[in-house]
Amino acid sequence: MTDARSIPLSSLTGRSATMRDVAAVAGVSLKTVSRVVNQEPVVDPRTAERVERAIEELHYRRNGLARNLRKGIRQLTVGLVIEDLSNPFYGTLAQAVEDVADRNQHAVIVISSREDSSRERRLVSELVRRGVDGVLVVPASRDHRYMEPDIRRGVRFVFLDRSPRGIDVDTVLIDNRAGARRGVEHLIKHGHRRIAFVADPLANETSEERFRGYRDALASAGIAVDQDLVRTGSLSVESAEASMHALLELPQPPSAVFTQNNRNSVGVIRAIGAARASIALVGFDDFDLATMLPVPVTVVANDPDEMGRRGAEMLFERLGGESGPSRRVFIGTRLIPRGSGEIRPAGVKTGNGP
Amino acid sequence: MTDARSIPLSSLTGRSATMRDVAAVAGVSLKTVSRVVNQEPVVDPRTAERVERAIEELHYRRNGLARNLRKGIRQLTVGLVIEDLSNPFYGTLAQAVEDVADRNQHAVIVISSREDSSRERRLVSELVRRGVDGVLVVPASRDHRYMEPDIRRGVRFVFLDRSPRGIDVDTVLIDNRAGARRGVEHLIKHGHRRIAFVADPLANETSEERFRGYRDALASAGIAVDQDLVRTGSLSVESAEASMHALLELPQPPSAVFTQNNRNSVGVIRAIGAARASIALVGFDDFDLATMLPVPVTVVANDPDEMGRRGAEMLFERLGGESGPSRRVFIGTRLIPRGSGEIRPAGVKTGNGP
DNA sequence: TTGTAAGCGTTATCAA
DNA sequence: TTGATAACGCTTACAA
Repeated sequence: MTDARSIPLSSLTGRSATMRDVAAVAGVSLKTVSRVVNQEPVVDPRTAERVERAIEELHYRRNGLARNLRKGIRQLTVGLVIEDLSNPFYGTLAQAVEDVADRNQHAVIVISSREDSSRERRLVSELVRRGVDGVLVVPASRDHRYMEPDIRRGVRFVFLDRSPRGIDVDTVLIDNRAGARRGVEHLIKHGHRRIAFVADPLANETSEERFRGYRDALASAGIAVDQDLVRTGSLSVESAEASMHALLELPQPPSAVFTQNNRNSVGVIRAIGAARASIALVGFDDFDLATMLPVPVTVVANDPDEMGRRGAEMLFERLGGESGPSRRVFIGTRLIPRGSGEIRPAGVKTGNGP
Repeated sequence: MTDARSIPLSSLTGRSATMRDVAAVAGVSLKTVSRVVNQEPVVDPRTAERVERAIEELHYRRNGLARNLRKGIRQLTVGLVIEDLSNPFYGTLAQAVEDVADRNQHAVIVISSREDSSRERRLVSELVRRGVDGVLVVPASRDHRYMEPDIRRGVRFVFLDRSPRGIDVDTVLIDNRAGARRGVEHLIKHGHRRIAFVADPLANETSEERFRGYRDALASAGIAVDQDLVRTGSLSVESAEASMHALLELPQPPSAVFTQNNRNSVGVIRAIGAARASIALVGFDDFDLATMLPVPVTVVANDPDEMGRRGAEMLFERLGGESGPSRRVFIGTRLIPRGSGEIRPAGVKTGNGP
């Protein structure tokens, strides 16, 4: 028997209409509705017409879940958790992930953590609840053991840009420490000894590693770290700008700055420009317009595209059955001298150090 | 009866394990497996232990589809089709969409069309097959009737940045024509009469509208369009740069340029910089570093964030049951004078215009 | 051309 | 503490 008689129109308020409801209203069987919705050509046009009207009347929408469930379709979806899509670094990374996913017939759910670790936890478990096959994460949190149960349930994780802690999964990293060291050494080579460091809070692994590189470079040149010159805590262009302004107002301002990412670079450039100061600058991360500023910006460039691509490839290898031990891939950096990093200290005493 | 005896381990190769399979291996009922997976605290630890082992052994993964179906949850997913995530304009737009979606408990599947209309068609139907509740589209194609069947099936569409053709759906538009007109008028006001137009191919509605605005401004100033000064067809920074180089080598080069988007602006700036020319520039679309170039760039700024936000809000209103006639929302533009648009024509006759 | 019945993999109900 | 059984909304056999 059909439910034709048992579902009065009025009962539909609240929940959304199903094929059953449509069938009841149109006075046909559920299967006929299915045929119409799927454009199977066997249906009598007049029957189809009645069904169409009922669909309209009830605002019927097909439930894709039920459909795919019956069809035995796997989700073919991966998650990507990043900080903020409006940052071109992550935009480029996301685009690369999407390219690889598309080639593997997968869709990408992109989710932004806003650098909030509790939000990250919530979002990751959301993704898993949705049944994604794998997740690419640029982690905001510092302890990732919460992913353990999901991993045991078969969800694959790949970490990007920052290392996993407490779990053992594939990771793509930038050699942040070496890159930063190289950038700062470049400044030292050009005669600087008072070199400031403008960065995100060190709570962040990337920032930390780049700070280590900064210290490495200073240490091997016999320069002591001057805490006045270290400004960490810039989470926006504006705060980086403020940090730089503060540096310029020091009794003994720096002659050079190393910035920890493109956001910080932009802020610092603004401040230097506004103060019409001549300060050398090397920034981590390349950015589109670095070449056409008054003084083109010397950068330590990394490759978000390559990072996304390699990460996604590793994920799909895992989803394809690869089961070896977890891997760590390093994406190289390169120093691109463009002018700002080659400015020499303002006509002062060269050879200040020991 | 349970299927305990009827499913030998070996039969599991191929399809992925279900709760039934786990139950069979652990020698418990399906419901008990469900309890363990969902961490319901009532299960005997030893039973749970056995189940956990079976889960591990079979690489069991919960099927999110079935779960949500049973729970009466819809997909809670929307699609976003854009051109290219690595373009900050779309990155910002996507971030805004994600914010609104998140507030509405929805996830966003982001997909890039690469400005390819057949790819767009394929991707949209992919999204619909996946059962997304709605789709936000920045269309690459010029005829959207192919979405009609999906609309009838209840999938909601919202168009962004470009108008739908052949279907009637909610749309968020930038007033491209008025914005471009205003930008070009700004140049005319500063004494220019030879104003070039550097743009994407006009096959694109945005480009077309901005070209109309360009012509509007010239027409109302009594200036004829000089085809030599119209360069459409730049799909990359490099090609825009080449276009500008070509313009500079004309017997009578332009004294000003209006660029149709940020990509074109960047290319044109590079060419002007390389040639050390003094050419006025107003660009459509703001970009991060526009303020800190040698000559800060005057732009007609639109607001991708606002566009994504309004579009997503409209989509969720529809998903929430709103069923009025389709709406067209316009996002305003504003002219931001920064320097490059206020350069006057090189030492020539001022007061050239009517 | 139309309809009946079974089943996709889960969770909810209720009984044991 | 555990389990049998019925949903969830749809598609697929197979009849009628």
